[in-house]
Amino acid sequence: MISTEDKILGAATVVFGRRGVTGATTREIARRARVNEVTLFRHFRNKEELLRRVIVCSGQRFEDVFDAAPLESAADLRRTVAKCARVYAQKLIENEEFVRTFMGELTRHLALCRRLFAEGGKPTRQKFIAYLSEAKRKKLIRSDIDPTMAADALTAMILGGVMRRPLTGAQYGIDAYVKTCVKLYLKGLQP
Amino acid sequence: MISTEDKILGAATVVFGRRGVTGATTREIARRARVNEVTLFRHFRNKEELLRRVIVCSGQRFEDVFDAAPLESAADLRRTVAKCARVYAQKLIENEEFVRTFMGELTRHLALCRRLFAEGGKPTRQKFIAYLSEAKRKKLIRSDIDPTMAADALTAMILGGVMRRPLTGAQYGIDAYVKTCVKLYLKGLQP
DNA sequence: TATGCATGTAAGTAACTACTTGCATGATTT
DNA sequence: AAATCATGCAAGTAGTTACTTACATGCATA
Repeated sequence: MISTEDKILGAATVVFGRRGVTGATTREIARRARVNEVTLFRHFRNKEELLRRVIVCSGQRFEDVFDAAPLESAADLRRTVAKCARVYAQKLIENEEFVRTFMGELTRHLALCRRLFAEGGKPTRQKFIAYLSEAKRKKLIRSDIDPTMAADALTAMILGGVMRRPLTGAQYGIDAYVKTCVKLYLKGLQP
Repeated sequence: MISTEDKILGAATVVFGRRGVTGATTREIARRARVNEVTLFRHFRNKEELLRRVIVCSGQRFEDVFDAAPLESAADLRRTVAKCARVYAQKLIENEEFVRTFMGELTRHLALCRRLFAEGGKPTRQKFIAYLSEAKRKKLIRSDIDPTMAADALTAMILGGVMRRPLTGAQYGIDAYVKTCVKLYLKGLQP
């Protein structure tokens, strides 16, 4: 049985994502959770605390984008980058409304969003940076590229692509786009 | 002398960007424009029409990111891509609050944002795609890459980088990031 | 001088919002 | 059987918001 608190958190995640933080009303969240609005306030002191909890919980959904992977050959690198890109794109799309809204509200809730990032994205990013650093030491990628920026470039390419997708029209699928990005990226990294 | 309408539009652009669409109040917009709130409603039927006008006007700020440029050699291509990336990054940063908010609200005002994009970003994108297509014909870039996706990959890399910047902390400057992206990208495009 | 015309001021309205209070109810535990 | 607990329901409060109405003011033009 799913707890009342979790029902509210789930509904709040959807409504915050769909309406934005100021646009989301406690009434709609409660209705979507099939719970009385008063019950919502019994579990969460106020809207801001609800938002905080939603953000903290959401960070967890971005763990495990990057698996520890072997790095003995260029083929290992290719496999790892391709998989990382695919998984990241998939997680972004699964949480598209939420991600979009919180990228939009980033500067208005900077501390909270930093916390979300520290929870989920940051460890993944560090792992990926370390992986690229090792690849650089092993001369599997070119020496004149900073691994931190290189790691960010890949994820930015996917994040930016997903976020701008509704504008460009559905000229191509996201899978094809990710594949193209990976192709470009891997070639770009070559020594 | 700057017209009242333009004063209101300018203030609205800032306030919408800073507070989000639902968070922005007509009172704050009017105060920032140093105009009475009633005057605001004399010029714009309601908040929604004001938003519409703001979006339409803002599209123009993203024209001319891409200059028609020569394409005779790989060096031409390098110069053009580098310049395009720099100019785009600069425009994004100049309008960062606005861009962030409207990427966040994209799906909530899809028709309007499409119009903004059609006004400014789309022609630029088409020119860049055409440029890459020509480069492909001239065998200056690899043949197994779709120019549309390739064009989008570059801008996504920059857009994503700028938007996520507040999270990663200021580990590196945006100039260095753009340079790295261009380096990766150009190498990735090579035949 | 007289007539518009754009703006400011004061006041108000109706709807909505986050949040509260008091009480009833049904299930679970003691 | 008694007590505790989580929840629902009805009603209300205080603040905010978009938007309106009515009137006064100053400035340019006819």
